[in-house]
Amino acid sequence: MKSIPCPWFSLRHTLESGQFFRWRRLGEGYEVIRRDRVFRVRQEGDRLRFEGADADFIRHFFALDHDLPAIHAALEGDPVLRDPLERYRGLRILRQDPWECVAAFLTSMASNIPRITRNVEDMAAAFGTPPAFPRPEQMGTETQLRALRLGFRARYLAAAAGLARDGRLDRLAGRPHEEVRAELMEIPGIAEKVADCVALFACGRLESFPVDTWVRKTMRRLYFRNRRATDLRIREFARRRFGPYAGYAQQVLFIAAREAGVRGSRPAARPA
DNA sequence: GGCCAGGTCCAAT
DNA sequence: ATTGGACATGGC
Repeated sequence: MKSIPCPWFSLRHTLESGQFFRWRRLGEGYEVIRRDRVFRVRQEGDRLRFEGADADFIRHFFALDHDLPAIHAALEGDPVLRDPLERYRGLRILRQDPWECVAAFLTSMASNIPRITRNVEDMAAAFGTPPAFPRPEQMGTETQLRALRLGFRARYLAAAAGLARDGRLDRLAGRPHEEVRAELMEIPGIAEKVADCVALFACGRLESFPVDTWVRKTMRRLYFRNRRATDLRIREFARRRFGPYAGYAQQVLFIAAREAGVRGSRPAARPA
């Protein structure tokens, strides 16, 4: 079992923040799958212990090169962000595989994290070479995907796989956010929200600020005095206010809103 | 049981 | 430019 230092890192917050779906708790740590790599990893203080991958891969995937102190410094001046930043300290935006990210977030539409996770696992089990997620050319047909209960997402997944076969998604990393968005939005089923997720989670666009239902609600409450605000206004506001690391602000707002919302919407446990 | 969920598309304002 | 309904399925 190899090990590397990991200052300013929380494996749990990073994996469990809803940006990525191919992990499961295993013993004291996690088993993680990215493309055809299956590895186990656990955190012990400021060290990461892992097997099944090499140190360069781990540093790259977990974005240990992101300058977290600078990102916190840039964001924690905002009184709204201070608490969630502290609560989820060490959460990093992963470097996901673009195709797997596209597929996961196409699956995410009008869904929820437990179901997305199930759907992604089902696709990985059904096509290609399990447990790796199927590459675009291995993806199932619309009919096969419907049989996996993907519903209306099946058509989009199948079409996206067809378009992704030429490797276009692999040429997105490092390009300007607007170009990345525009190219992704040519794929049927991808509009602004999914494009922004892929830009953020797989193309290195840390300024991307995906506006989903949780972020919309929490942004309206925290910054728009509960007024109506279009997603475009919310994104423009976020870009101005949060700057080049708006994506980090988005992820802590998302996970904070979701954890509060999920707790709050369930009846309190009745004492025995 | 009906409403709504990490949305998108299309048609009708 | 903005708004409403359809789209599948599942959880509450």
